[in-house]
Amino acid sequence: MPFNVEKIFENVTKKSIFLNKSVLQSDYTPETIPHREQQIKQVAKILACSLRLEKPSNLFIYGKTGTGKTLVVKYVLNELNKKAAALKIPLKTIYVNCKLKKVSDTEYRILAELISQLGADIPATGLPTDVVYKKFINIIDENKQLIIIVLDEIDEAVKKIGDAFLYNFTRLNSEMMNTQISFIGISNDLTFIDSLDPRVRSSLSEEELVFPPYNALQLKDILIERAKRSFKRSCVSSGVIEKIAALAAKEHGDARRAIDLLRIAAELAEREGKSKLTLEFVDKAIEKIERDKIVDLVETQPRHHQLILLSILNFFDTLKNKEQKVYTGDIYNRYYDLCKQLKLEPLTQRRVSDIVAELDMLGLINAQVISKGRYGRTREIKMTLPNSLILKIKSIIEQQIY
DNA sequence: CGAGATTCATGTGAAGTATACCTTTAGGCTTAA
DNA sequence: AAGCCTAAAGGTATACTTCACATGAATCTCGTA
Repeated sequence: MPFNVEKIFENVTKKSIFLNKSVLQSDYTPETIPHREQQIKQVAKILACSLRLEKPSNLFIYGKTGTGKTLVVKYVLNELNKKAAALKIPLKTIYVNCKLKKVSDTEYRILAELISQLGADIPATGLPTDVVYKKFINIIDENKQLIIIVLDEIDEAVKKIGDAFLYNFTRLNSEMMNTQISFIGISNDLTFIDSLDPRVRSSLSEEELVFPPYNALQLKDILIERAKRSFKRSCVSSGVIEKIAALAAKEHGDARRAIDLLRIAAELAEREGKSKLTLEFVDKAIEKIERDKIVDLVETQPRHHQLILLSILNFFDTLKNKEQKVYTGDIYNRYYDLCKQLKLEPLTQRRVSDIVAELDMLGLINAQVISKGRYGRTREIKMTLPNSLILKIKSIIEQQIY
């Protein structure tokens, strides 16, 4: 096979279909947010009174992932900050993502994060929680001002440490002379608010806003907007965007994943040196995402699950014809030998039977209970994965074992 | 020839066990006053 | 002195084993035509 590294690099520099790839990356903040005008308006209306130095209502926002919650909030706060700066209004906004590890562990850490965003510093550990509260109040209560605190993915934090800290937060206002605080909570979990303490619930969600998933038409507009910025002119075949939008809308309505799909399809096209993103690459991208999912699944399986899967795969390898069926007993023998070979203690048949059922649930194999009459009852195992994937999975497992 | 009994190989359920993981409690230690 | 941190104790979920029984069609058995 002719192999020319120089050529690969040439392809990258010359033929790139990307104008600016970062537009399709998940941390990109677009300038416009299509089909969220309604939500932007509502959030803006609720927060607008802060420009008259009045405390806005606390706001609670729900919606599934990829519906633009974080984006809308950040956008509105950004505009608000600009306006406030122009009008010389003492307004501060703080954004905290509760899902990040360093923040979400304890109430203490959330407070510490808030304080550090305000520019002050506190020790990483050692202080009593109420002292931290006092310090927090001291910092912000020095001057007359308004503070808006955004707690993103708040459900994650509550899952870990309970809702007591939210109660403390909502009562902060009564302890301060000058400053007033508003909260904006963002949650992916639609049932989250019901699990809260009623007192917290009523004070935190004075206003509520629900972000619905995008439909196919809206996703199309979003994708077109991004595509304009990220690809060179006429690098995308007609129908590509429509196809992705339709698929994403059907499955989840998640804009982030739709954009991921677009990016992966484009990357595949580029890697093949094509100057145009055609429909076939969308299919390939879907396949790739599916493959990656399966590879990930296999990688994270416990050792014995992997060994059993490997035994099954080995069987299908020796029996060239794919339609062949294999029975639990054969698998168990192979698995048993494999364990002996690796000096591992094999699991019992009982457990293996359950694990085979689990692998079936995960869609890695197709196993059905059948009766072979005089020759007993067993699971009939069939393979559904393509050959290339089988080989890949085998090498992954073998790597992990040795 | 056919109804019913038998049989095989493993499925399935219940209950018990070991282990890791999490929560709770008690006591010592750090920090602020 | 407050109250946080650490360590031990206790509790719980998970992954597995053991024991016991269920399953269900191919096959066998045996009575009958």
